Amino acid sequence: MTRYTPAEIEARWQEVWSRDAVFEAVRSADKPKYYVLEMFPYPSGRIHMGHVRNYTMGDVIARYKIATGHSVLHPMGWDAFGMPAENAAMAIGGHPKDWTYGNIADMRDQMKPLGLSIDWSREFATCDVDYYGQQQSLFLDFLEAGLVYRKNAVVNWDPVDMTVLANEQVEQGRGWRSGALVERRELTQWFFKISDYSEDLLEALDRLENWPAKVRLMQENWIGRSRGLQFAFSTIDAPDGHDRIDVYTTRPDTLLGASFVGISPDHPLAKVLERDNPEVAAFCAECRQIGTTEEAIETAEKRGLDTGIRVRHPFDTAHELPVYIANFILMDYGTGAIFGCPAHDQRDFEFATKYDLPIISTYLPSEDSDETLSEAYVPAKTEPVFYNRGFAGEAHQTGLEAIDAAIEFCEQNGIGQGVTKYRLRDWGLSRQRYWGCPIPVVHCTVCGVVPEKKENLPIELPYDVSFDQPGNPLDRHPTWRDCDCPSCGRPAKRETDTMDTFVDSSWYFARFTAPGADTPTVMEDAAYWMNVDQYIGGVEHAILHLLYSRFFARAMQITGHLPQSAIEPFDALFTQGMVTHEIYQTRDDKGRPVYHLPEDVTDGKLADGSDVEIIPSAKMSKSKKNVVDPINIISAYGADTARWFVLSDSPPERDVEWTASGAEAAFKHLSRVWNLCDRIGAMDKGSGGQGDAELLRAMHLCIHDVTMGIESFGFNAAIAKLYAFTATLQKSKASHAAQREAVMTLAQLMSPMTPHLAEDIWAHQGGEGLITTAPWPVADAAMLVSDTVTLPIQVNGKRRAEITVPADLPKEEVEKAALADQAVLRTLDGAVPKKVIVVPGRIVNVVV
RNA sequence: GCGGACGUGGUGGAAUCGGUAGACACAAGAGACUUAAAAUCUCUCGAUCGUAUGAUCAUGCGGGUUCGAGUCCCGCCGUCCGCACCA
Repeated sequence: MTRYTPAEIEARWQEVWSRDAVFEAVRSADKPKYYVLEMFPYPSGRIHMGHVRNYTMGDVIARYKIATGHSVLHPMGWDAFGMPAENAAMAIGGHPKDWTYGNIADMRDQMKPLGLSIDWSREFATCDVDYYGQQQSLFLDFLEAGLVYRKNAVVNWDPVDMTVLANEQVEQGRGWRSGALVERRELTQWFFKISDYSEDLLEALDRLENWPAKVRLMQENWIGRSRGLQFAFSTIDAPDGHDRIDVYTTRPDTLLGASFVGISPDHPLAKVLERDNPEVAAFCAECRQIGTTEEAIETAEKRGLDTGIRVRHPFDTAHELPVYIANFILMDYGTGAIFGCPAHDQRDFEFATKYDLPIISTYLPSEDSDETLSEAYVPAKTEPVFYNRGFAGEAHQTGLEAIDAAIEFCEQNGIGQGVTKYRLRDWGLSRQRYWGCPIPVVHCTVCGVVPEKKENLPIELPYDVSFDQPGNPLDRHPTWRDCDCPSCGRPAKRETDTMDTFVDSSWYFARFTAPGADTPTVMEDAAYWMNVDQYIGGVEHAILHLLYSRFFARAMQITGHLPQSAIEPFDALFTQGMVTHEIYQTRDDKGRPVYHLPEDVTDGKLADGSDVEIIPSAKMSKSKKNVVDPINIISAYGADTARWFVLSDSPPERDVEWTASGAEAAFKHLSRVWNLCDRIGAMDKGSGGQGDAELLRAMHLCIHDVTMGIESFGFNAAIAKLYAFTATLQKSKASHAAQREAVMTLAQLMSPMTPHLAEDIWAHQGGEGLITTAPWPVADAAMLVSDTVTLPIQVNGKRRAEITVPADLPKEEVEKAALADQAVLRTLDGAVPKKVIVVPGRIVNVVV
């Protein structure tokens, strides 16, 4: 008897797959194609269990699709630009490029032993000159198509990373990466016109049926469509050029409840007033300063300053309202100005109470309700209310009806227009960093901003840069900026800003379809391989990456780089859960927590015998030391064990807890399967013969269940079925032929999860060719039905007995058999059944 | 505050359509083999009562629909996630 030796088996089969190029994606005329993609990693230098789980899931799908006769594209690359490389250069010296490529080499070496079905011939990194050169070409096409533009904008400035952040990259007033409080600065920046596609990006979400509802909803909220009325108040005593204030409201039905107008501290009118009124200037400065701090958001104290300016109510010009500058009004939403309706908005209510402004109801719960309010009355828009100061529609109507009526009324009377607004802003892509894709434009003192000529691409990053001072090294480079103006030929300067790294990841999936091409994509290849049939990654990319990619696919279609059919690039999306682990903690003599690696803890004790405190499982993180290095697991148990375990215990969308005992058990099981194969191989060919039919029936049932499990991302359930079938086979006394068929099928069903072991079993049993390319077994429907069925019998919904009857026994006969059962008779105790429900093949319920 | 998801044994979790709740695994316990250990194998394992056949209770709590509810509906409670001064 031999032993299961994964190290030897795995190396051997990986060598064979590589030699035979079985995972090379080839366009095929007579096979359906399948493109499976896991979100590509950032080359931090080490793979972690989260990567193992993510890529194993993709691998299961890819291998299953190969076996079911698809031409599969399953590529891998590196999201390689970005700040960690620069930070490393600043912290430990060295060069971001060397650091990044070194990490890529390390991670590739760590990843290959997993035995993933990746077409490594298509591998690229986004920091490859070839890739970012094509990205520059795309940028120029976008520019020509009017999809990119430059504007002066107030931007989010991250003072730690010394760069601009997109709104999407600011979380609670802090930079998404550095965590530093974001400041406001005015800079000239490049923007993608994503907001032009707000409606399209929103409306198309409905058709992404194979995306998680949660992700679609998050994108919907992010795009943030609202329908409202835009109109203007005419002003009294306002500075020149401000004879009106434009306002946007989603509740035009409350217009008669207006008691003030509020403008943002960044509103053009506020800026004019600021110039010659120190009081206004001080107030605005204060608002800006605290505008983004966390305390300001949490305490949310409503503050305002009366400008002295008055406006006329559009319905009654004799009715004048004061204009306040208010700290809670955002310049970048709507028009930066609102009308305050304290009766129906809690924020306005607090403001009005503080500054002693009137609170005027426009609707009440019912006709006889009291009009005095202790807080704003804000019912659901779908709830019918009584309009005591309505001006359009019925007296009793819902908010929604009243809003529609109010917009129509205002449009007919020339007061304003119904408009649809979106929360989604244009995507600012300029970054003041070195390690990114240079923006291919030139600044000429004569011609202004000029796009670089395509024949001058790629604009390559210079290698000789230093990171000894903050800011962008490209700005300080002695010669790199110098160039000739592409338009007039005079000496000019290159743009030194680089692109946001989200640009790099917004089209890599398209590049994989033709990775070596001298254009960004090749239409023929893109048309064949796109869309990604199954995309797999973390839910943390639910908004930014996926929204940007959807925009890019549209922009690439417009500029002729993708077919119309690929404007939604990801047909199906799966968001997988994390890998977690318990945290082991002790305290030092000052009471501070000290964490310990799992391998240093045995039975809740350290090597010196001291107890550790066990903190419940959480995402693996280096700082908490609750990490398990995949490399250690692979060397201890092999890749198949790691793969089997990360798939086995929890549903893929949920977190899975890594436990040493679970990994151990997975290894034991795989050893058992291997021994089983060994035993069957050594069987006397003529021996056995009991229960062949039962074994084969169980096998077909297992084929059915595992196939269903893989198709529906129920990998954990599929694995449970494989455990059960293995136990059945182990106990079987069937003939050698039946057992051989069973173990070969078992190997095939396991092959997407544990490909090396499966391949080895296949070879041992004399299977033809590779198991990887062998056709997936098909469950024989005739084998799934048994001659007899065991039916539970309920009396009044409670299970009392079981009968075994022929599967095709007519209902009446089943009923008769059920009522004749001893246990049923005992329970009935002479009572006469009122009704007997027979669900064929399922259950019998006797009602008394 | 708004929006969403989830809640099943000691633990992770199963349970196409509403049809035997707890598959499979971990942990725990018992046993076989062994001088012993490891490895391997076998058995028990939701709770209560009972020697047992079995009975009663049980899928967060309370109601409802149904012959039948973990699954559908209503109302609570709890946990997690996303968004948030959005006019």
